[in-house]
Amino acid sequence: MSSEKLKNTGLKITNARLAIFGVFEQEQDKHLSAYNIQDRLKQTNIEISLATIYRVLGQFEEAGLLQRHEFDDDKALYELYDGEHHDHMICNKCSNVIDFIDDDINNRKDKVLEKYNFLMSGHRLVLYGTCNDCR
Amino acid sequence: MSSEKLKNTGLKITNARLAIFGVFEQEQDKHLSAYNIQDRLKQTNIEISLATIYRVLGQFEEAGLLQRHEFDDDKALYELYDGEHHDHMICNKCSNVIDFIDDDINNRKDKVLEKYNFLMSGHRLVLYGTCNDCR
DNA sequence: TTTATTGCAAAACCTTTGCATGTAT
DNA sequence: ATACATGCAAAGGTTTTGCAATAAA
Repeated sequence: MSSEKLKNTGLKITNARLAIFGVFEQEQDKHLSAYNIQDRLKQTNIEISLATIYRVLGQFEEAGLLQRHEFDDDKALYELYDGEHHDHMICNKCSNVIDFIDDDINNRKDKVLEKYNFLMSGHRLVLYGTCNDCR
Repeated sequence: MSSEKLKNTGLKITNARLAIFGVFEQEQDKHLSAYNIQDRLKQTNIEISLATIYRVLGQFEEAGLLQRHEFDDDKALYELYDGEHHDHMICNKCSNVIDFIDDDINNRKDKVLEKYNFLMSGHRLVLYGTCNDCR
């Protein structure tokens, strides 16, 4: 339940927060910009200002509920954080973002890290191209 | 020589274009924002408007002279395009961007692409962490 | 001379912030 | 009652664009 997860963050349970979190739970597109979220909410006759949406997204990210991504255009997209790292494929045609898990990447990276004496804290892998539906 | 490469693009050879391309050739930091470039040019008493810099960067990218990256903050960085793909490590402390070549990544990606029937046209891998100098 | 390029100022776009009002605890 | 959330309007930063002046071919 949304309210459970929200309660654990220490943030107050407000209509805005419930509504915004709700958008992510109703699993359509999973990668959403602030504007996307406002748009979705309007369709349910819920009006929330962008200022609040941006503030709440930031709080949710800090709380570990959401993950923030910046892909190619310069707007941030958010998605639910599921606890394990996954990577992304982005379709040039339909702009869809597809998650995938890459089991092998950690081993490969280690070689690079060692060579450069780089202490890695995170990584981002994005594949660009044409998705199954658009081929 | 700069002018050779520029000539091949079909773009007119102007002072602005020579100066901007020149900045990338004098190999210090290799990853530069529009503002960085303007700043560097000022140090040589060359004044070029940001409007022009943005336009030229776009043209150079289209011509294949430069590659555009958007890492974490929301400003674009450009670097010379050398014809072969390389990936990036970004240091949290000094913000330096380090290029590296990952020989194995192609094999890894193929599995994923096959599974999702995704036709890849490009990819981006960024490792975040602490670089050798900052450890 | 023709066409492309430049600078300026204004605008577009995404995101953040100050402040006064409203709401959860 | 207190502390936190919200909306509005304004402002921030990066990038784009219309237009008149300028320079390359």
